[in-house]
Amino acid sequence: MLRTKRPSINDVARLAGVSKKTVSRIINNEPNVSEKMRRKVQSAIDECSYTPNSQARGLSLSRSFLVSIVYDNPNASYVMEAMYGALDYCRSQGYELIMHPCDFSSPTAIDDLMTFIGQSKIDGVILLQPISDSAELASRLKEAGCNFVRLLSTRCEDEANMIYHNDGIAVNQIVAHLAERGHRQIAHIRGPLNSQSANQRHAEFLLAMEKQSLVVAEHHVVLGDYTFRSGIDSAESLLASNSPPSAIFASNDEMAIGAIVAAQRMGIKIPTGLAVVGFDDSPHASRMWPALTTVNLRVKEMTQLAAQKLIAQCKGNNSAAADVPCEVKPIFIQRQTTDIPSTTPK
Amino acid sequence: MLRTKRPSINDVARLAGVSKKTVSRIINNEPNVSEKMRRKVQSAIDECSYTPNSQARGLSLSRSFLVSIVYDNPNASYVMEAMYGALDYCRSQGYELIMHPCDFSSPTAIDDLMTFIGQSKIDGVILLQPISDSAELASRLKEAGCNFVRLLSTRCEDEANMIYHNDGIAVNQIVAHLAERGHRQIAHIRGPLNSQSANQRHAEFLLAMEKQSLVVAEHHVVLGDYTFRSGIDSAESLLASNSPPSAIFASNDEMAIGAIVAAQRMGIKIPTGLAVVGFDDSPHASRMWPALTTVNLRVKEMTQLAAQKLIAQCKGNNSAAADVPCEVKPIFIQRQTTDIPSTTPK
DNA sequence: AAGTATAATGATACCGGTGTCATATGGCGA
DNA sequence: TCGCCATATGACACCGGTATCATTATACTT
Repeated sequence: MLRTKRPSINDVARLAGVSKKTVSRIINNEPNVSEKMRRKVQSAIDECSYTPNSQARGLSLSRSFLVSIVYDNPNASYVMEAMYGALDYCRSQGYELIMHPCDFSSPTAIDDLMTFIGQSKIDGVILLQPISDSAELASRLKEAGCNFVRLLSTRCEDEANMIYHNDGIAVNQIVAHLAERGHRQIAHIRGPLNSQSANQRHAEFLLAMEKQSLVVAEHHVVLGDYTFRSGIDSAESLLASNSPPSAIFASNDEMAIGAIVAAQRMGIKIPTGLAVVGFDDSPHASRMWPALTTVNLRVKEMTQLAAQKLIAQCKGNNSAAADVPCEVKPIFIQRQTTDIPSTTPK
Repeated sequence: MLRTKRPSINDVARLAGVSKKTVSRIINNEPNVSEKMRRKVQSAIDECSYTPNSQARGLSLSRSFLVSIVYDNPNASYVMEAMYGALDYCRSQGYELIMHPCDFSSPTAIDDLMTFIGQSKIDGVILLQPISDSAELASRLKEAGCNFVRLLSTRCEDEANMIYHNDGIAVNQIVAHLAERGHRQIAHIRGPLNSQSANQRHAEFLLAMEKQSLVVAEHHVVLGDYTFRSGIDSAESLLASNSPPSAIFASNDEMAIGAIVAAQRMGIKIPTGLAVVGFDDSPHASRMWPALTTVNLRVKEMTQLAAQKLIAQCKGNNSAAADVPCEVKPIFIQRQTTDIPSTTPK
């Protein structure tokens, strides 16, 4: 949109004294171009500092070089991290990224999305959790021939269309860490029943407890909904019981922080009176006191890989898409809510 | 990118039995079209559910219907809120939004940005704080003929190119609020010296204190750098002095939260031993205990207006751009760090 | 009713790329 | 040296819109 017109392929062709098709060949690295010609055209390109117009190219190829991240997630830091990962790779490939928040609880959500995809000229979409869990959405996209990649919390067979974080490893570390510190009564605030990640973490929690030969009291698993408020409520009910836990593993940081606030208001000291572990490594986690022990999901790495898969798909290279790794291993991050503070927070 | 080809303007023209130019007239609401014709073409459009291809339109008009938010700010919730505001308006006008984070501390930052703007086909940019403060960037953009809108913390003369939040009002409310509660020794943790917003808030703080006939002890103004860490350090030095303040006003929430953590680690109770006020209303603010009294800058409203100004500029309507309001009044939000808690946090 | 101004529509070129196919050039074997 | 084939280059149409200008239809004068 700059005032001075950018040079077009025609200007380059005129400058080099060749046809525009030849210039096109060179900028696209097509075969069957002589070395002499390549040098001549390249110097003309350099001389007028030409860059191809991606709208024109897109019009011709019926592509847009635009991909989108589609999500319904209130967690700003998660979304931003996802954005940065995708942006990294997209920019390196000449693609631009468009963020598309949506309200997936709306009954017309999927139709609206399909309309968005159809009308804008998006080349593909990356689906963030939790909407990436929707099998219906995935099948609608597939049916419409839309390129997409899902971020999942559990493996699925479709390697070209998904990236997943292996929560099992992290949950095991959490439980082992707590058991090591002598905790026997470990409670779990789980996420909503319709959330795959919540179900996954819950199941892994039970397995990990068993592995440590620890018993999970029935009233020590409570249902939250991933909100701060539900963390408060859940912790209040856990701590008010006559056999309160000595440690709480919450399925995300929001609820963990709620649990800590609830405990603090009840006069319980963290971590001596209660240990708490979250999941997500949100920015709060390191900024509170005591700082929250949690798990970093490496969202940025995931969306980098997702973008790589997606753009491979866009280029029609499905086997390359499937070859991009699909698993990302989360990192357990130990801070003060599970241990006596030794250092000042970051 | 859907598998089935979308109808083009030619399809509509054929269907309606008219020329494509006539269809173009109707979709752009041009004058001098008969009502009969309008109905005929409209029904053809509806029949095949045609939507114009914005790449083709863009190619023809040398526009892209893409605007960008350019920023260098680590605060995820601020950036997301800014994004949502701009997105709201952009979508309603058929524009898409591209986020462009950058490293403004790099010596080539401005050149890189100009390259980005020149090569991608962005129609205009919204500059977020703090890079929006850069006069050099603004003049480079103006010089290049690039449409832009700046988010500022103080008014500037160029009404078509800026939106600002009136921090003075908010700072006054903060000081009045603290004075009302009996605080005389009010300290200020200010932001970095090169930040306009920090300077602005500092100046307003001094004025507001004067208005309340309160004296600001020299050692009660300390320099932070808007980070959590600097909030801790600043509060530690304030609280260790032999005339510590009874209240601290920090120039942003990050530092306020740092101050609270420092106080809590020193065994000082909030708000009875120390009142703290932040600035930004970050998501942390309502999720901590006690919850932080702060100021909401209404970033979303600001970027909505910014997008409106920007798109008016893109359409060549500069007077309309100047007519969009430029001032947004922040909202003071009272929570528990300045007062005895009466309600549970949200 | 003819003449003219004005409104409504259409034909064609163009935006800046890419695909297809024709043509020019060069190397090699017979 | 000629003919053949492979490689290198170019001419032209096309993608889906808009701008310009010509043309046709309608309305208004007198």
